[in-house]
Amino acid sequence: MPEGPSLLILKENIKHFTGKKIIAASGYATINFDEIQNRKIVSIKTWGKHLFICLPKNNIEIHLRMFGSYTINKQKAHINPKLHLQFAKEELNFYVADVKLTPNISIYDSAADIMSNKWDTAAAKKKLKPIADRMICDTLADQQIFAGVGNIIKNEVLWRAKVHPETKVKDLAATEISSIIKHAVKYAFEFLQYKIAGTLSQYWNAYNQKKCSRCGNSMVKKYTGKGKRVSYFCTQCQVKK
DNA sequence: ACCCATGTTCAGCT
DNA sequence: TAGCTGAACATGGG
Repeated sequence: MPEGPSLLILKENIKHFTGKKIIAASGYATINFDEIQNRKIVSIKTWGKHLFICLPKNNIEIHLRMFGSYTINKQKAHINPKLHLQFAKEELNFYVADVKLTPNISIYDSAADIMSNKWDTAAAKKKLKPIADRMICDTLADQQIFAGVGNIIKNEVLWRAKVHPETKVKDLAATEISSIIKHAVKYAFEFLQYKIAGTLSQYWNAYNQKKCSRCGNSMVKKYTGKGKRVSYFCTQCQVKK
């Protein structure tokens, strides 16, 4: 169940495992468990929708994809963990997640992570230049440019910026691109707060909505862009150029 | 009961 | 060869 904000919550929830030793590791992940057993966790990091449990010599990289979940100090019934980490007094389980060992995570550029304090707006604009023929719905979901943006954030951001999802980047005014980027970062942190409060869906203006909360017009649901992901938009507020 | 989805990769085809 | 489609992963909520 992950977009960038949910990964920050995950990191927060498991940060107390930092400094603790993995005394046993198992699960149906296709990794060499010997490489992580008896290692101490050095730090917990995130990049976009990726989680890194950093060990002295390598990192456990976890991606929850669409259906992934985790449990702390308990186990789910009727489903085996992809990765089970046993500590002296605690345990951590990941289900239906991609799990791999990544020796060097410096390939992940924190300037591209919308929730990182290293986020770089100018760098994102630069990356958009050569792909100006692509639709904004695709580029906003591009993890190399906006790591952490998922389909909910995409829809909410375009609604806030009053931009039609199928607009090509080259047809957007510079002010619109700035607005989209500003809203992406801003909404991601709002998403985080709503998610923590358990009120996320109450504050959706576009995603899963029938009516535009700005003008009352019907929202359109359409599979858009190369990615063919669902977009919800108001044809009155978000006019295609 | 069935459909759909906060995601991504990859095989296989044109 | 580039680009597209569908499959795969496999869960859970409406």
